[in-house]
Amino acid sequence: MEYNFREIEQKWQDQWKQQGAYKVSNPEPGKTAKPKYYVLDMFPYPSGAGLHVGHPLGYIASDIFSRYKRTKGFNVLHPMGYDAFGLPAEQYALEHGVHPAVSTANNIGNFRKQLDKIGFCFDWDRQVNTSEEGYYKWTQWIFLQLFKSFYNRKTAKAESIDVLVAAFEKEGNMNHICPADNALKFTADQWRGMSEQDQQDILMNYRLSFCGYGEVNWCEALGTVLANDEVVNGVSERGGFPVVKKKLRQWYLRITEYADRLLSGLETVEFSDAMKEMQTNWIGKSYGAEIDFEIQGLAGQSLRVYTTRPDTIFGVDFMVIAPEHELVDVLTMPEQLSAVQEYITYVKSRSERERMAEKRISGCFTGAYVLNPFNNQPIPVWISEYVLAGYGTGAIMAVPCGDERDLRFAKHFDIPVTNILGEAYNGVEANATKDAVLHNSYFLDGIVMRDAINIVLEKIEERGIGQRKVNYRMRDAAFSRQRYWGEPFPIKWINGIAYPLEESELPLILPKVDSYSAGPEGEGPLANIESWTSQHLETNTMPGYAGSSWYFLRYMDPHNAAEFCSKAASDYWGQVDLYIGGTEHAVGHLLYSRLWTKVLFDLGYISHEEPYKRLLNQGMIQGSSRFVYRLNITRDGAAVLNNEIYVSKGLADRYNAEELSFSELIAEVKSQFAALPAIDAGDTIAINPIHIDVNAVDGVELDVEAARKTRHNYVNAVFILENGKYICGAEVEKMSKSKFNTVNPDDLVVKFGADTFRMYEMFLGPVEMSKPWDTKGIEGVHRFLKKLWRLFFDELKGKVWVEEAPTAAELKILHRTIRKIEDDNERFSFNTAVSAFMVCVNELTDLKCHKKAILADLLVLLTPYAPHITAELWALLGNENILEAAYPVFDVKYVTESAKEYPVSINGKVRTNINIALDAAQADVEAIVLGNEVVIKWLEGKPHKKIIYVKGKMINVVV
RNA sequence: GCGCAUGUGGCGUAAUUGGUAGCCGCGCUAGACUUAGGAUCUAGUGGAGUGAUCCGUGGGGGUUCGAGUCCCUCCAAGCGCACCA
Repeated sequence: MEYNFREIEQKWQDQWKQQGAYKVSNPEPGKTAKPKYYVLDMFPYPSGAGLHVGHPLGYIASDIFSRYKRTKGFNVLHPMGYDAFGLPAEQYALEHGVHPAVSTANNIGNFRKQLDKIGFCFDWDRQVNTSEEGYYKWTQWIFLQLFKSFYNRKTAKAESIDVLVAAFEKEGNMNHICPADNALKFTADQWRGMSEQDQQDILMNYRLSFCGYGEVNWCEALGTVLANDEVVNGVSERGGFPVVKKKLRQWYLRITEYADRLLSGLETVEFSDAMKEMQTNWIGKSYGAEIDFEIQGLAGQSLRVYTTRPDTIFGVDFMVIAPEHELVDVLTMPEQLSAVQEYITYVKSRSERERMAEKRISGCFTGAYVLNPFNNQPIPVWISEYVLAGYGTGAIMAVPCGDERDLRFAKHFDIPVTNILGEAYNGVEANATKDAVLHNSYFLDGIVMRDAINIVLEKIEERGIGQRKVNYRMRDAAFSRQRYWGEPFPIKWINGIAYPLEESELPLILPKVDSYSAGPEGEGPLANIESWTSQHLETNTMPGYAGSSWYFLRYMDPHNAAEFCSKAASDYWGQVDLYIGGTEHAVGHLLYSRLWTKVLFDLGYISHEEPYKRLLNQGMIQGSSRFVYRLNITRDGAAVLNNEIYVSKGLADRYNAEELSFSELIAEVKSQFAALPAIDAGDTIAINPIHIDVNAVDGVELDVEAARKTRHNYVNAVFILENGKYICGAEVEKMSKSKFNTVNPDDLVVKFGADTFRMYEMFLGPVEMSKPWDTKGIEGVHRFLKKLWRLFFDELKGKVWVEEAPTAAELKILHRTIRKIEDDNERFSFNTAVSAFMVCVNELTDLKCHKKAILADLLVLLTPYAPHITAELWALLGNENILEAAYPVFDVKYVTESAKEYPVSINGKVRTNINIALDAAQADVEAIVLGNEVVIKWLEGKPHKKIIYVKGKMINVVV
């Protein structure tokens, strides 16, 4: 009997499907026999391109871990679903007229087929699809909870908007500063006297999901707005289209109110430092102060700036305001009017993208001066685009000796620089230190900057010319899209007031449309539907991240028609214990889903406020591209050759490095391709690298016949070899179809089987690490599985496994492996675990060990990695269901050495007359000096180190 | 520019976290069984040297009895952020 993986894998996949073997149930109330464990993958967007070998990496890791936890006696939730709303499906619909629901369903079908072949243990009964009514009903419902809530800064949590209304009626808004407008103040009487419209407008400024006008990232090509994290370098993340700022009516999530809790929550979760860093940077909390500078000649009027360095107040040489600053008109003096107007026109002409791409120093003097509040020195006020209107107060105090940008600006416009840093400033580079001693700073002279910060802050507050202020870089998240393929907002507009739909009216079903083109005035396709607009329904839809912000909760209770997830279910499953996915969602999805979880927690719907306890970031699998070198010979601009000629890499390199002359190259080509047309010395030759399908290349050696099948042009092409081989060039790039470097998992599964594929993906290296795909080593893993098979069956002899009792040596191999695999699994070191399996099987093979007692335990260790072959062998040993098998317990006595005596050498040489000084840590070792030798005696049953110290010198123990 | 992580044989990687560097696999070399093998098995495989030995973890320096691991510095390629005052 040989290892027929195709038959075996098909058989077990069918059987498990039929049995519903991976079905996970929520425990009956009061019955919680098993502890729970929740392993989650970031669910995929079902794109039309299908899976490549990079996608399943994280899924395989999570699958192994889930199966492992199951053998450890946990009730494991390991679901999968689809993030099915989104732009690409709609773009496809625009181009091909296929309804997004149809193309999405097709893509999901493909994904599912591919995933099934790899043998995952997902409980498909719990599958979610964010574009299904039964799912998005609850996305809409949660949106309404946000809409009906505000963030109570007094209690630091979300509360019902009714609480706010009650407070307004009793005492106005004195206890609830308006997050959208600090200056808004009203009394209870004023509130009661307002029209409904005015009251609703005010409430909108408090709601956690709210509608307002604001500068948004408008992408004309996509016809919609984008969230900040969907814009990269001034162009859209999807498609790379230009993005401009535009004022539009938009829905937002008031995520800024949660900035602090999103920050502090990071301390309670196990994310990588890099991930925490990215989120922290995105939130961008900074501590500083707002300071008012009186405008010279305009008593009572002042310019307010934001600074994190009030200690540098005497180093302020000029002020800079953003071109959009509201005081531009007030500050512009008549003699500067035309210059300022010209500058503002210039700034407006520059797109966001230009501003990002070339950061040139530009600006204009307003003619106005403000007064330094501490010494009344006049300070000139400038306008420049390097100050952003949207951050702080849109105005800064510039301290050129301490800030590089300020210094560049000062130098460019010849503004004199005051040095408050003494020797710490060299006149060439700004120094942003906080540790220098202040100079030229009046009452601060001689004080270290770090300490001066507080002194200045206190003076400022004492004199009432400013106050401490915390700022965040993060903005409220744009939450509407002018597109079709998303969740409709459950909102009706009547007389300019947004009314939420009743829960009984949900789901608000996305209607069918005839065309996906944009509606009037920047509105989405829904604005073209008469039956929709006549009901005054909101025409925007929700962005892609809406459905993915809470899907981990739906998995817990996927079929609940009455709630998004029952409290009993979310209390049982709790946090996601292990979340696996890529880093690309660091600031988008991860931040939004943390926000939604916190709101649901505040409102009492769930009992935990951080969704993910532990996050594991899988590395990206890059493509390893291969190139062939095309010979282009032209005469007077026209191609000389009818055939396409490709030369091997060595020839191309040598020619390009001028080690090979024109005529030598032609001679080489001619020797292999006699039909080469005559070449003139005056012809020009170019050798161009061209991507070739990696699947036609073995390492770097091209399989010429396989290559001919990959592209039409290659059928009659001529390949010029070196040493009888065609060698390709290689380069690591992103995996993509256009670079012909994608490797399809289906092909590998057909050739080697799912078990081999799974183990090989893990064997490649640590899951967290990015690496280029290389299929070369897969045979080694496949050989391992065949070797394992031969421990049970021999091609000639048939069954070779026996019932005999194992020897101590065999038990030692087994128990060491049990411990090693457990350690490796627990720390997600799946690559070293695969190595350990290979060592184990090699050793058992060497010992000719075919004993059932050993082999059965080994199968249980291995089943998370290679579920099919282990199930088959387990059944052949006469055992019941391997999915129910428990992880074996290792016996310490086989793992560690038992009491034994070892001769000892010091640094490789045997020493005499040694005084032994044992560390406390090595107290499980006993050492005896015997003449020329030191004998080390290990006490039984404890793990040990092989090293002890003798009078400060190391002893190497030779075992 | 700032931040984060990384650098080990021909290649992917490992090293029990400061203790004999190179486990496991690929590739390569030699051999066995074969009509044949891209099947399987055996032996070898960091470099130099017949050898004992010596040299080796991107470069340089430091801490330590001892450094791939810790510290400083430089170099290289990678990811993230990018006028946030």
